[in-house]
Amino acid sequence: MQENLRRESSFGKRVIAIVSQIPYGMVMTYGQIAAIAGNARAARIVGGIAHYGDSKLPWHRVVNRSGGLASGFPGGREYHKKLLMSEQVEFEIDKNGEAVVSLVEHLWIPEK
DNA sequence: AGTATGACATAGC
DNA sequence: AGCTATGCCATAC
Repeated sequence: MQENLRRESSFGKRVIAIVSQIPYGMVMTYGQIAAIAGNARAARIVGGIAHYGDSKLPWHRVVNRSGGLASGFPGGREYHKKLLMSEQVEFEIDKNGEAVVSLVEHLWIPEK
């Protein structure tokens, strides 16, 4: 019970709560999660929790500001892309030629 | 116990 | 318009 709550402070708990509530076929950006959690500048923390404190949260539904997955993901971006494609998430090609999630269609906003 | 790095983002120059 | 600098919390060493 509390063992999975006492790992982080209120910010981390909020991040975990938000990420764990991302519905199927939806994605969120680190910055948005951080902003909702209370610190728009703490986007790194979201990633930090993801890397170290990750438990069972759908981090594959969490993307960076570009709409693509951040670096360091297990399996690489192609695995991530395949994963989201399995959830019927649509991808778009940005100017850099990189596959990014169509945030306009798949960006999920909690409380809404 | 203190320092360093990190799955990012925003502002400033 | 592109690069540098700073902010944030948590985990690792």
